Amino acid sequence: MGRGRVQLRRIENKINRQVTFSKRRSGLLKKAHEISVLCDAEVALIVFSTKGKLFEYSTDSCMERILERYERYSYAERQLLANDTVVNLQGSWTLEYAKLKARIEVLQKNLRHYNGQDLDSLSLRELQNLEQQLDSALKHIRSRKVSMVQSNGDDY
Amino acid sequence: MGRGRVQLRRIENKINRQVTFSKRRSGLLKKAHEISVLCDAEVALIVFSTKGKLFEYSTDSCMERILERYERYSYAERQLLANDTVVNLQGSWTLEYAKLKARIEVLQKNLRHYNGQDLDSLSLRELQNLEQQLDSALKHIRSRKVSMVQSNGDDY
DNA sequence: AACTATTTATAAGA
DNA sequence: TTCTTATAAATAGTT
Repeated sequence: MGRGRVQLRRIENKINRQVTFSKRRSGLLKKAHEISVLCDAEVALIVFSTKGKLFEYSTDSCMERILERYERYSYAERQLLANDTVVNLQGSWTLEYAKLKARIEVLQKNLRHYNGQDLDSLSLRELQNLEQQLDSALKHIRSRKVSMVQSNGDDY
Repeated sequence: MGRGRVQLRRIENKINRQVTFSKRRSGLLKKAHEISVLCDAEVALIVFSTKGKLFEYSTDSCMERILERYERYSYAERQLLANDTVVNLQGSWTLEYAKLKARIEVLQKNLRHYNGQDLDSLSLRELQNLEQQLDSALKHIRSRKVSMVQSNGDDY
């Protein structure tokens, strides 16, 4: 992309390196944003310059959430690869922590489903189950409403 | 970069979105690698697809080190913004742990309500809200079912 | 910081 | 998915 072919190796000239860094950095951040929007992906991009300056991009400006998701994800992978080799020096805190985070994600996903969101990931069978559960829940709720009105609301 | 101009918004067609994701993902990873080598920068790139699959690049294959560097770097910044709310990943585990447990309890309670359980603790107004939400959710679910049947289940 | 000649990325089509 | 190709976009070298 430019007047000469690029050799994939460190640019020795300091000025050129800095200029190229600046140009390519903005290109990279732009493309990270584009794929995030176009493809509905979650992207986290961290760039430290040689000098140690930080540049970053994250979908929805939520770097921490993405990094936590990454930690959970790669945790699960590590578990699959080496079930017994990983023992953290801080004891089992990281394990417990990851478990809780995973649990929260499952719960949140369930809640979204109960709210009628995120349905694309469900099969027809799962949708039918969900429908039945919500139908049943609605019956309970309406029945509870009736009993509250009958007792004249004096419980509250 | 192609036969048509690109509008920066979510690609609605699922197939196109996936193809574009695949192409742009490889482009993005390549460029991340290039800037890393050419400009001697440290880069971490994390991409989750819509479906939740992980793709990543990191300079010298050392994601964890870069993320830790990021945490250290942004830690200082966050301290300035909110002295008492932010806890580092290596920081106060018990506090974080307790927070997560509390969050799980809230989520579980919500789920029980969405299931029509534990309704005694709700006021009439809350019951009415819940009923409305479930009604709305059921509409979404039924509409999703219809569209799945129409598309002959070929998404799956 | 702007300007272009080129290379590169990629959208659409097969 | 993979390949091909026309075109848009990025950018290396220059001013």
